[in-house]
Amino acid sequence: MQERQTKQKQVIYDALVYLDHPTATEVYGRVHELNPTVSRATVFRVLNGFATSGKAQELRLAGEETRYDYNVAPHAHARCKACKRVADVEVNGLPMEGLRATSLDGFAVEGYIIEFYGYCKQCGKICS
Amino acid sequence: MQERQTKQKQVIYDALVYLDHPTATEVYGRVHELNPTVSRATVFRVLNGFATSGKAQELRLAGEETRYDYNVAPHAHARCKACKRVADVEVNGLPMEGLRATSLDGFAVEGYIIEFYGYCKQCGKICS
DNA sequence: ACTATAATTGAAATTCAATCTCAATAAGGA
DNA sequence: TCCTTATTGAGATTGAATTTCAATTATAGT
Repeated sequence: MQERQTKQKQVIYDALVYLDHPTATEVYGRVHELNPTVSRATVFRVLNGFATSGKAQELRLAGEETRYDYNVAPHAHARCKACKRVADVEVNGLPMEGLRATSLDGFAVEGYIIEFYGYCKQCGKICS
Repeated sequence: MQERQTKQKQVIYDALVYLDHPTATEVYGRVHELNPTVSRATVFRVLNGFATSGKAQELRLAGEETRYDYNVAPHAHARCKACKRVADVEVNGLPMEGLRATSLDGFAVEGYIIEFYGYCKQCGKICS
């Protein structure tokens, strides 16, 4: 038998879409609010499954807990070092081809990650 | 008083340079071999300090334990999904400026990370 | 060299994300 | 409805990373 549709998966996916680049714990928080019987292990398992099957993207960004993004289209992220929030970054003309050409020597590239870090509008004002 | 030079820091830095993009645990392994009194906590603390002060670069790449790179010059990394090894990638003409221009809207960019993932020469042969 | 100060360390405890175990549950094909 | 087996819940477990705190030790000042 193949993958099954479950109420848990639906609730977790909804939470993933509702929240903004949430961590598994944040997803658990919301899911548990709406459906207290769903366990932490299930949230981790299901999010992992989404990442594997391509229904979501796993963001293991520097200095932070793993976050998940329901948007699986190729795009970059910007991470605020202060508030830890992650924002999508549209990148016109991703430099894939140019980069691929340079000294990857036998390495079979499957994908790549571009992550900006710095301070977002709000936090930049506060810090300076 | 300011930062102090210690034997531990020297040994840890040497190990970092000697090893290839090691994890803190790998650094601890080598350090402990040469100097059994150095504790695990110190290795984590010192590597963290290096990252903060700019003497090393922290690589928290997807799906793996944090690795450290003594090379702090801007460069990309390629991570093999099979053997987990990390290789430096020289990128000619990093597309920083082009990317910076696109919809970062108020975000103060401090730096960015480019990570390729896929299979290295050796593992590619084995997997296929 | 000697002393005072405080940065640093070692050892062990602790935190916490993430995974694992396993019996109970329930999806969905027959 | 019945069966098979994917999935789940609860709690235990793992393991990287951090914290605590007393002991140590680098270094500036004398």
